[in-house]
Order: sequence, then structure tokens, then C-alpha cells
Amino acid sequence: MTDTKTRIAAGLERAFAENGFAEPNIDSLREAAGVSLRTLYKYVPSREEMVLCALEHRHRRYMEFVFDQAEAADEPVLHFLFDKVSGWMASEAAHGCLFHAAVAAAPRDERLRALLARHKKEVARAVAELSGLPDRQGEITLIVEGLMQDWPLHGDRATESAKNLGDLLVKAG
Amino acid sequence: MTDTKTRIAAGLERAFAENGFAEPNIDSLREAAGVSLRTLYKYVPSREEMVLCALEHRHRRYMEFVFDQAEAADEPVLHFLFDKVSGWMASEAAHGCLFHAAVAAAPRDERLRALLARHKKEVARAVAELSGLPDRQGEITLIVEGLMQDWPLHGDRATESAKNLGDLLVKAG
DNA sequence: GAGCAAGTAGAACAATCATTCTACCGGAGA
DNA sequence: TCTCCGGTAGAATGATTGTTCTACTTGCTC
Repeated sequence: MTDTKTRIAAGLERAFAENGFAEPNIDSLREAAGVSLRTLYKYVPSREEMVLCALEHRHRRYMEFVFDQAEAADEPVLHFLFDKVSGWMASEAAHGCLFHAAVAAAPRDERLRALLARHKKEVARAVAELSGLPDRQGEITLIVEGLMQDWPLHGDRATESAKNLGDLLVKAG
Repeated sequence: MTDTKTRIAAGLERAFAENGFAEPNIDSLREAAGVSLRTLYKYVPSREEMVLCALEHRHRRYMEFVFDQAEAADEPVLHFLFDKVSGWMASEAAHGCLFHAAVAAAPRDERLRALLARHKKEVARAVAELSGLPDRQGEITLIVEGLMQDWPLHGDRATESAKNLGDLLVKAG
């Protein structure tokens, strides 16, 4: 039995991922969290905090989804990475990166910007470690960002483009 | 003297670009448009329409900024393209692509999604025509998307990564 | 100079919002 | 058995929202 705070965070994450950050009001967030209004505010005392809470939960789930069991790959490591990212988009992020979406909705919010920066930094570090191409970290990051942005529009064609670029990167050393 | 509708569209575009789509209320939009409330509603009869109006104006300005005078380039054409895009980010889009931001704020809005798709399609077509690499359209689009997403975080380093990837693409033919 | 088109300024309104508060319930431990 | 603890249900509140409306001004044209 997961504890209440985690259940709330998971529900909030799902609500924001499905409906964006502008639309959902407190009552729909409460319903998604599956909890009473009083309990919701007890654990997450304002709407702003609800956004941060959802994103922190998102970060943990994303890192686990993309980077766990990475050594089990029997395909080129960048193909494996881009397939994982595409799989994440397909199952969890049909509307694109949730962190960029949050910042886009409220670009003046410094805490959100900081959270985005921290998330992307940790992703870049994990990517560099996984790929074994530390001096190509910038290029791989850019491909991943492009893939996440382009996937909602072009689906698997975006994945193929990412893999092609990855191949060129590997070949060039 | 530009006509009223254009002045309103320009003001709305600026307001949404600076403050995102969730935060600005009608009165701040009115102020940015530099017009009275009555006039604002006369030309743009709802907040939803204001978003669409701003994005249509944005599209025209973006296409002009990035793709006009493209033949005057004396550097590799993809370098020219990525510099243009970076220049756009620096002067106009410090928070990333406004179309993706709009959709991210209200992912259920079909009209917004359609506008995003149309914008990206026209950009992809112009990119293919400019680059002279029509069968690499997917890869170039992905680099451009990655650059626009990554630039707010990494600035010129993102531009360099994009150019490196572009060079690999050209070399591979 | 009358009339009209196109604007400003801002009050009024109904709806919705985030947040707080009151009242109640089930179970576990002393 | 009593009594907290952690929860539910939902009403109350006060601020804010998008939108509409009234009253007034300015410049152009017949």
C-alpha cells in the first residue's frame, strides 16, 4: 500500500500530463488524486506546490523508465535510448515533455525553471554515462530534445530520424 | 500606420511570448495590445481567439525572420539556418517555441493542435527547400526542434551541437 | 454642422477560482 | 471504552476572471 503523499503525487502528475497546466482546477486535481480536498491541501498546500509535486514524481518515474535496465540492450546503445524515449512518449507523454510544458505555461516562475534545469541536467548526465560518448553529450541531448518535441507530430518517423543522427554520431566517433 | 487588427495581434503575441499562456488575464492583454477593452473584443471576440490571433501573427513573423534573404548566405546552408533559428530564440523566443507552449498549456484544444501542425509543416517544407536535402527533411526538422528546445537552457552550445549534427548530415549525403 | 465610424474609459455582472472551515466517520492503541 | 489520528464530504468565502454594457470623445465626410 503506497502512502498517501505518493498516491497524491501520482494522481496530480497524471492530471497535468493529460490536461496541461492551465486548465485543471483544484476540484479536478482533487478527483485525480483520489482524495478529499482537506487531505489534498494537507499534503500539498497550494496549487503551485501541486505542480512541483507532480513534476518531482514525474522526474523519478522518467529516470527509472528510461535509464533502468539499460545494460540489457542488444542493439546499438543510442537506438536503445531513443526507443526508450519513444516508448515513454507513447505511453506517458503524448503531449511532449511535461517539464517544458510547465515552464511554458508559467515562464516567470523561477522554481519551475530551476526544476526544469535540474531535470535536464540529470538526464544529460545519465545519457552521457549510458552512451559512452561523453564528449558528444551536447549533440545527444539535442537529439533527445528534438525527438521528444517531434514525436507527438511525427511518431515513429521521428524515432527513425533520431536513430539516423545517432548512427552518424557514432560513426564519426 | 499599421491597422488596428495588426497592432492588436502584435501586442498579444508579445504578451503571450513574455508571460506564457496561463498567466496573462484579459486586462494585461488589453494593455499589451495598447487598445481599449471594447476595441479588443471587437476585433478578437474571446480569449481563445486572442491566443489564435497571436499565433497567426507569430507564424508570419517567424517565417519571414528565418527564411527570407536565405540565398544571401556565405556559410554552409545548415549553419545559416541554425544561426537564424538561434537568432530568433535570442531576440524573440527566450522561453522556447510559442506554438508548442500554447499546445502544452491546453493540450485538449483541437484548434491549437491544428495550428501547431500547420506551422510545423510549413517550416519543414521551407527547411527542405532551403537545405537542398529533401530526403533528410526529418533529420533536419528534428535538429531544429531540438535546437529550439535546448537553446533556452544551453544557448550557443546548443547552436554548436546543431551545426555539428548538420555537418555530419551533409557529409553523409 | 449633422451624422457616422471607430476609438477610449471603465463600471457592472455572473461565473469560476483557490482556499478555508465545519461536521462527521472508522479504526487503532491505551 | 475513550480518544486521537487520518481521513471524507462538501458548504462558505472572498478574490479574480472573462465578458458585456453604458457613456463619452475624436476625426472624417456629405
